[in-house]
Amino acid sequence: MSRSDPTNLQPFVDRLLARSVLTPDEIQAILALPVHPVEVRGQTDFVQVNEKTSCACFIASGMVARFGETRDGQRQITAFHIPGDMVDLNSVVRPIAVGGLTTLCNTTILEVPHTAIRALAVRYPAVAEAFWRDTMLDAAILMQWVVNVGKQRAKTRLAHIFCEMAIRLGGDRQILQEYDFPVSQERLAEAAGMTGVHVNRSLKALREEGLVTVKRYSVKIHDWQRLAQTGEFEADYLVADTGTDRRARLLAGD
Amino acid sequence: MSRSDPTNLQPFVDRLLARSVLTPDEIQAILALPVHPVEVRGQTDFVQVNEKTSCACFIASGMVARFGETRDGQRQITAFHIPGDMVDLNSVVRPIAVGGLTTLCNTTILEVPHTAIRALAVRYPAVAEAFWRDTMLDAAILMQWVVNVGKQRAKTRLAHIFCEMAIRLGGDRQILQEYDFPVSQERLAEAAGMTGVHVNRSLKALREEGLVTVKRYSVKIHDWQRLAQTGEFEADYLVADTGTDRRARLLAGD
DNA sequence: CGCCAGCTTGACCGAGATCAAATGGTGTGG
DNA sequence: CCACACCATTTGATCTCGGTCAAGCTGGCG
Repeated sequence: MSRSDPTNLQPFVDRLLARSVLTPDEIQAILALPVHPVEVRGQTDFVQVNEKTSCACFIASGMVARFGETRDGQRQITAFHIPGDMVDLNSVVRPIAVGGLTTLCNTTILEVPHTAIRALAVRYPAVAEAFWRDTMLDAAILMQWVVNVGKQRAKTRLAHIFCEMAIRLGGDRQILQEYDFPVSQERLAEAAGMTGVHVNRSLKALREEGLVTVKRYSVKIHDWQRLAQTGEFEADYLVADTGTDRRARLLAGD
Repeated sequence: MSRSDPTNLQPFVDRLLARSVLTPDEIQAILALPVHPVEVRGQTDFVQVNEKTSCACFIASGMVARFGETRDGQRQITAFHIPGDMVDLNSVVRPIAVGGLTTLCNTTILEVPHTAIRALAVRYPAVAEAFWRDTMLDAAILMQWVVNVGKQRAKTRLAHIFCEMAIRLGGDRQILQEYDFPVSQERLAEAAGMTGVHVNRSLKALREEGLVTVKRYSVKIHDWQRLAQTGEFEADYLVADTGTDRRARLLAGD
């Protein structure tokens, strides 16, 4: 069936439907978007900073990080992207990439040409609206990321990231107590705005406090309550408008 | 004339036209949006964190900061908004405010109801597109902010902020060597993710190096080259697509 | 078996935080 | 026009979290 076809955009539609209302016509049109599957090995930069892109990247499987760079080449990861995410959807209206993209593990990407997405957005304003809303959730996550990196201490920053991923990987609904997370400590450091060494020490502390165990390829949460407490994690910004009654559609006719 | 009327949205149109192509009809429709002028005194929170909003806020004059909060009430400023900005345009598709809004000085705001903006976006897809593009520029600035706060040291963070504001206040075109900036050192600290005391010392260093002089209500840049160097400031993310030839319109008919 | 990347640990350092006090500017009331 | 209050700025002294440097350790893989 279509849902298990790895080159199918059904998961993207599911993602959109969690927050927007779309008609069967519109859904069909999205599923009919031309896609070009690409396999990318782990640790590969596939979009450079300031590169002009010509397609959006849907993540069918694997995991991707968006990052910025300082002059001396240090990286700051600004977002993790998981299967179901349409990365660079923003590039449809603003083709200059904000930051680069790199794979955290072997990843299957479905490239979708801007031209096709644009044609779709023109024909179906409600789809354009759903796209806009989707990019706004990314922006909300990003704002929280600034607060996390700017004002929290090491353990809090890390705990926050593990909480955020537990929610997002759980489909915004269930909280995954255990999940795959192919991120090295060095990468975690780039995300949290600290050094690898200190990530290591902080993870050790979190482990010894019985909150969470992090290995190279997995996260196991032992005490969600206290982890969320430590990470000052409020899920509101991620889930506040995902309820069915809260889904929105500006256009008349529902 | 309309341009000098403080309750007119012409500056908003100008802002949009710098990046998007709009027809005279569409421009007229934007200018016809109902606005409700509000005077807000400085240092006033006028949107709370997680508040559900029902209108967007155009800044006619003054200055506004968006912020997030930690549990103990510390604030992290995630964006400065200047005259001409339509703050919370994102709230049209996602009414839960991402962070609160506070005034940095006496500010004149024109409230525009979501309902009116929605009606406009439905009727004119190209306007919706321009709105989306505008919010994406905010997101790009935000991403840069994460890099700045996460990976740079004190002087660099501050220098970056002064460079960014010099460009933005200069209308993305000229670089203002001197501008009003009604931001206390304490607020600057909240933006840069550091303490007021250290902001003070860092400003002193920047001043003694002959880069920039910052007072309570103004910034005076003495050496743009070296300030940009110190701030690791690349204006690309702000101006890359403002050139006339780069303005975009997805819809056919240009 | 031996290599190499990533993880772990230790010792030391330093940027920036914290605490505390003095200074300076500005608006208000006498 | 001065006195005072209030705030932001400035400066000093001290502390600490996290950075830096360096050395093992571990485990997957050719």
